[in-house]
Amino acid sequence: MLLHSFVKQKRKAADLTQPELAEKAGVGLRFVRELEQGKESLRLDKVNQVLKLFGYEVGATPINRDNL
Amino acid sequence: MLLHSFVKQKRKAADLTQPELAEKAGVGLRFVRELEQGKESLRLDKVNQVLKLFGYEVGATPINRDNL
DNA sequence: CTTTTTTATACCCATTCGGGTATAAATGTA
DNA sequence: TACATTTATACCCGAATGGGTATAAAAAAG
Repeated sequence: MLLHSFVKQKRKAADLTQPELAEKAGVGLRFVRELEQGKESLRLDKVNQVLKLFGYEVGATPINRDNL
Repeated sequence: MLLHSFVKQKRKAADLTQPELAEKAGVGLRFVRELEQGKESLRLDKVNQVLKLFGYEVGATPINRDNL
């Protein structure tokens, strides 16, 4: 599961809008947008702030993971 | 496994020095240092450049992962 | 179709990353 | 101890993130 798809999916599952997620995570709205759009050059700590809301964090995962 | 520990472990397992890893990954030496020291505010794309060398990439992992 | 809600793009700008280099500290070895 | 290798810290600076806001586009609801 790609990171940006993961976030978008979790956000929808929690029935949150992007502004709501941004506020809960303590990041800017623009950041949430760029994250869900798959921007690569984001800061790790900001990504973690978002993932933490869903009980996740950034980690190393094997590359050829099958998309599920 | 924390990200910075993971990188350091993989690098040692590959018998590489920090300068060697930096060159292979196409990032600066300072970046490798800060990564292995657990600096939080690093850029995702740079981290991926390093992880890719070991067949890994950044992804979302459950938080309470037991350290192995 | 109209209205509302949600998402996406553009601008300005302070903050900070990341590279390079130099230097110091630490680790390992003879 | 002395020497070599590896790792860590400090400085300067260009480049890019991220926040905020405003606006436009898209999607959903009526």
